[in-house]
Amino acid sequence: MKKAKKSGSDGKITLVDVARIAAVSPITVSRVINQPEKVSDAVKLKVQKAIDELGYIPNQHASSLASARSGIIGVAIPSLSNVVFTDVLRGIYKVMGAAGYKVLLVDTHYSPLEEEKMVRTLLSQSPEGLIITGGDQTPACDQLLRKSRIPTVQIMELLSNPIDMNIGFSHHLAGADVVDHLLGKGYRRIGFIGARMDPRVQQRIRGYTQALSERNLFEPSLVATSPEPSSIALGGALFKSLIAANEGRIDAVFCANDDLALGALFEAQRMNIAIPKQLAICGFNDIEAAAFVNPSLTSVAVGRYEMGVKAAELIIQSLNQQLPEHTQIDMGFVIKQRDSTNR
Amino acid sequence: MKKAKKSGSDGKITLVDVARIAAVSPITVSRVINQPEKVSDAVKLKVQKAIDELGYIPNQHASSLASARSGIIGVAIPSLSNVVFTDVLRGIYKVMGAAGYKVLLVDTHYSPLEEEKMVRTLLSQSPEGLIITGGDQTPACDQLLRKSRIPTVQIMELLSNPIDMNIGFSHHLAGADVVDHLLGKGYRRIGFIGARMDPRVQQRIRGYTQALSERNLFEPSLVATSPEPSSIALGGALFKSLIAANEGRIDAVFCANDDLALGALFEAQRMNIAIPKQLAICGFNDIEAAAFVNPSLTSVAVGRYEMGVKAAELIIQSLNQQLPEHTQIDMGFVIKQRDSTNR
DNA sequence: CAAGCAAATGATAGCGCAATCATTTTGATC
DNA sequence: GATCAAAATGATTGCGCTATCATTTGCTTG
Repeated sequence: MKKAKKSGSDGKITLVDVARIAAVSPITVSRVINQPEKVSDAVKLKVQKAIDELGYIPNQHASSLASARSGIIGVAIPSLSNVVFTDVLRGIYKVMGAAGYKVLLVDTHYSPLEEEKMVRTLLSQSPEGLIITGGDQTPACDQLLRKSRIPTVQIMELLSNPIDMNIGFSHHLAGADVVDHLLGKGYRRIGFIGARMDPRVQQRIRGYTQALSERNLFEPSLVATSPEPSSIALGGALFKSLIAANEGRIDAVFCANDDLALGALFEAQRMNIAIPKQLAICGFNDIEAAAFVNPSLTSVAVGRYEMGVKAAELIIQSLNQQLPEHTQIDMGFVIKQRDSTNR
Repeated sequence: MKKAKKSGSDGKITLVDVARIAAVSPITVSRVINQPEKVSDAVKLKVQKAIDELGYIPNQHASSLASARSGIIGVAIPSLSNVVFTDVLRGIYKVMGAAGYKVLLVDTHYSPLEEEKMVRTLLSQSPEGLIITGGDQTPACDQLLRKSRIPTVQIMELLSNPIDMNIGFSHHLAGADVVDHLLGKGYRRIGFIGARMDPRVQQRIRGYTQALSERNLFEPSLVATSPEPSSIALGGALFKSLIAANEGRIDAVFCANDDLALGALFEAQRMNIAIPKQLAICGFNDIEAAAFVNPSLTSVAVGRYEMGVKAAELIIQSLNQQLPEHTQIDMGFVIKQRDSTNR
């Protein structure tokens, strides 16, 4: 790669080129970009003109290397096709964008092994902060993160031994509360539909199981799950098999998320099962459609966007040393009672 | 920042540290990581042991700077909360992840100005490829991209003067085809509901308008739009005002997307308007719910995931010089005829 | 077993920028 | 206008890695 000593040949325009055109030193150009308040207006103008003229774009890799500041926040979520995570992401982007950080987003496909690989990728970018989903890391990944000393927020659920910061809510409690709600409405034989069975769904199902067991209302046949990803179609299928397995002796279905719940609801309509008279359906996540479908769908609402916002703010506060270590925040949840469980 | 000459003091472990422990030269460690086939098995093992022992994580910024290869693909989409874009994104992640590229994702909020800012951010990361949405760039942004000589794919729509590569479909044609479909089913007074009014929605509405005008069936009162983001709620509201403005003399509604269509459908149910007998509703994008809602919703299906896959593949092929310049791909679309337009 | 070549390994230099410290210029003050 | 502090600007160096080219080692072959 022999080339003319002072650039110009292969098109790459560097800070040195700008400096030469503006007749200042390179470090002054650097200041115009990064600390403009330290440069006189006259020089700033001159340099800016040169930058525009040359179409100079700073090389972030060189900057990161020299300054040990990357401006990157790594985010790991299990799925891009789940509105739950994209809502959180919106909150993260909102705050991080405004604060001038770039977001490097990776998709772990609900796999801790994949997650470990992705975390290595993120760490190699020298991120200034990390936001990762849940607490289901491989031991190696956990070690990696703890050793990294990078501000890290684990989101979506409450953890007993978080790596650093943690924000979420209790899925176990939510599961139990849904059962309480349904029991309060007079339903007794409450089924459960779940898919993908990630750690958070498993906590919900444990909350559900515990609440029913305490009243001697639990039976294994009340639960229908699938390892496949959630979808409306799968919700319909699981609903049908749940009804079949219980020979109709079921009067409520708690669905692990709203996609499944909509599938169950639409399937019930086709099966001419009256909702909520014959059967109640309760979802989880409170996606927009829940409030508008007929009958409207009871669901568990969580401030996902707010969780993303808060997670991002935690990172930024941590970077400014404005936080006690190991901050943990419970976002709570609210059961939005609608027609589908109101007999 | 004075410190011990050879690291060790502040925790950052570099390739030199690994080299020292493994008793090889730094460049050999680099090879073990990047070109393992060029290193003997014995040395590879020794080095790998040192890497594991030290918990070494390569510094990607240094690597990018030295090699002029970042491994980053920049992606700009207008919104994170729209399943249309997250579907495309899934396809992009699928291919790029498998090929070892990282995706730097930015959100332009449907604003060309924001987009220009974001493109500058992306360019400063020396991306090896770019995927951006549509052709509505600011002149400055357009220049920036053309001058960059970075493989770029503009997605979602077909453009007459693409920056580099282009993959999408004709929204104009789709709009006109929906009108043809509705006319074919015997509907005559066809309304339009649109929101956000981005360039693609505007093309759909032009296709709709043109198709109706050619038959002298167009009237301005048939169109209800809003600059707000699409939502089920907004779909319901626009539907109501469209019905009111036309005093019921409307027999079909073409909705710019499925969120609006679902809102219209649910609202029609509440207003006791029989779908499709009294009124047809057609959506756009064919989201999963369209097939399952009752009555099922006619919608325009596009291979979004496939578009993302293809866009990513175009970038990779372009990087391998396996492509003619300015490749353009029409993904086409299919009107999924369902009950909501079948009187 | 020496010649010849490929495979494996290493020495050197520099990617583009900012931290650090040094120097110059400006402005305030009496 | 001399003195001093503060503001503005610059020279040097190195961040951690890889491209390039040089050297060494191992291996084939007559």
